Amino acid sequence: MEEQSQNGGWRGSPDVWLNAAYDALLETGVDGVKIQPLAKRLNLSRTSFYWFFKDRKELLDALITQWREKNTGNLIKQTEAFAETVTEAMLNVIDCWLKPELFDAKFEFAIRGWSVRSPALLREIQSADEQRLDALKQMFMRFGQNERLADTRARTTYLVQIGYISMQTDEDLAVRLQRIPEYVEVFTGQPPAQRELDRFLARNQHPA
Amino acid sequence: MEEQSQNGGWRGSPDVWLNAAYDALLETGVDGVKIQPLAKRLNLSRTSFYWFFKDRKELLDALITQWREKNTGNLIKQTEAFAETVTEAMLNVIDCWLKPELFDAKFEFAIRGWSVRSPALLREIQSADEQRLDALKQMFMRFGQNERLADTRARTTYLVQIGYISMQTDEDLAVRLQRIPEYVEVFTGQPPAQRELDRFLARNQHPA
DNA sequence: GGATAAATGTACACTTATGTCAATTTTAAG
DNA sequence: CTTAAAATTGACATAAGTGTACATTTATCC
Repeated sequence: MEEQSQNGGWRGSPDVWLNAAYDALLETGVDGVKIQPLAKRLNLSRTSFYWFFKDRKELLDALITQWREKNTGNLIKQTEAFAETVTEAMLNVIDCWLKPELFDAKFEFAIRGWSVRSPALLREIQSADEQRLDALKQMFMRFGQNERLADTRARTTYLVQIGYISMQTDEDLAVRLQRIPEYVEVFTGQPPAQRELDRFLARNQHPA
Repeated sequence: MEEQSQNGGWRGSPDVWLNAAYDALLETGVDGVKIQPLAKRLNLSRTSFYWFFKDRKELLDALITQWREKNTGNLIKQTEAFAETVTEAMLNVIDCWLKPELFDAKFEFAIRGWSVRSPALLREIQSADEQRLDALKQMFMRFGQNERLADTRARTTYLVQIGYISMQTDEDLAVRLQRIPEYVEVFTGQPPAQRELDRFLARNQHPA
C-alpha cells in the first residue's frame, strides 16, 4: 500500500530512494534531502542506500537529470503547437501552467531554490530560461510582433509564470481559469476570441 | 578594514552577527546561516554569539523582521506616488526594481526560498504579496481600468518582477533600461509618453 | 588603579549527519 | 537443496553543528 513494495520482494531500489528524495526536495529544499531521514521515512536501513548510489551527490545529480528531462521540452513544444492566431497560440502555452503532466511547477521552484548554493545548477537553469524565452519570442514574431515587443511579451508571459511558482499560490482550477482571458489580453495585446476560449476550457475544465 | 572593527573596541555586537547572517542568507540560503561558520568568518569565538542572541532561532527571527520592515513599505509608497497618467504611475513603480534602496531583490529571493521550510514565514510572505498586489490594483483602478483587468494588470506587473528575482538575472542597468518602454506598454496597455520616459531616465540613469 | 559589566574564549556534552566494512539475510537459478 | 548474487543490516570512524558552564580578558566608570 504505502510504497509499491511487492514488485520483486526487495523493498529498496534506485527509484524508491529517488522518489523519496524528490518528495523531500519539494517539501523542504535540497538541505532536506539527507540519507538518514530518507531511510527513516522508507523504513530502510540508512546504509542500504549505498547499494544503489555511490554517495549523496549521485542522488542529487539524479534529481537534476530528472528535472532537466521534464520541464523545458514540453514548454517549447507548446509554443510550437498549431494556432491560427496569437491568442490561440498563447492559450496553447497556458496549457503548461494548468496541466501538471506538461510542467512540474513545484519541482521547478525547488530546483531554483537549490541553485542558490550550486553555481553549476544555476548555469543549467539559466540555459533553460534562455531556451524557453527564445521559443516564446519566436512564437510572438510568427504572429507579426516586432522583435523588441516580441521579446518583452515573451518575458512577460514567462516571468509571470515563474513569479506564480515563486509565490507558491495554491488556487483551485476555477479561480485560475477565470483570469485566463485577461491574461491573454495583457500578454498578447488583444483579447481572445470566444471560440478559442471555448476550445481551451473544453480541454482544461475536467481535472484530468 | 575587513569589518567595521574600530567602533567601540569590541568586535562583536548584535549587528555584526546579524549582518553576517544576512550575507550568509543571501549567499547560501537559510541553511547556510550557522553560528560556527559565521564565527569563523567574523574571527570570533563561536560561543561569543550567545552573548547577543539566545540561540540560532532568535537570529533567524531578526532576519525576518529586517525583511518585513524593508520591502513591502516602499513598494506600496511608489504605487501611491503622484502621477498624471497610468504610464507615469507605472514608471514610479518600476523605480523599485531599479533602486536598491527601495527594494532588496536578493533578500526577497532568499526569504522566499527559506519559506519552503517555514510555514509561519510562508504565511507572512503571502500576506505581503496580498498587500502589494492590492496596492497595484488600486493604482490601475484610479486610472480607469475595470476591476478584473486592473487585477490582472497588477498581477502581471508584480509577478514579472517576482519572476525576475527568481531567475537571478544580473543584467546591467543599460540593458534593463532599454526594455522599460515595452514593459510599460505591456503592463498598462499603452506606450509611455516621451517626456515621462525622459523624467524616468533622468532619475535612474546615474548609478546613484 | 580597582571594581564592574560587557564581551570573549575554552572545555564539555550532545546530536545528527556522512561513508566504509564485514556479516547476514533474502531471492532466484541450477 | 545448494549456491551465488542482490539487498540489507549493525558496528565503526569521522565530521560539523548546537548549546551550557565557567574562566578570562577588555573597556569604562568612579
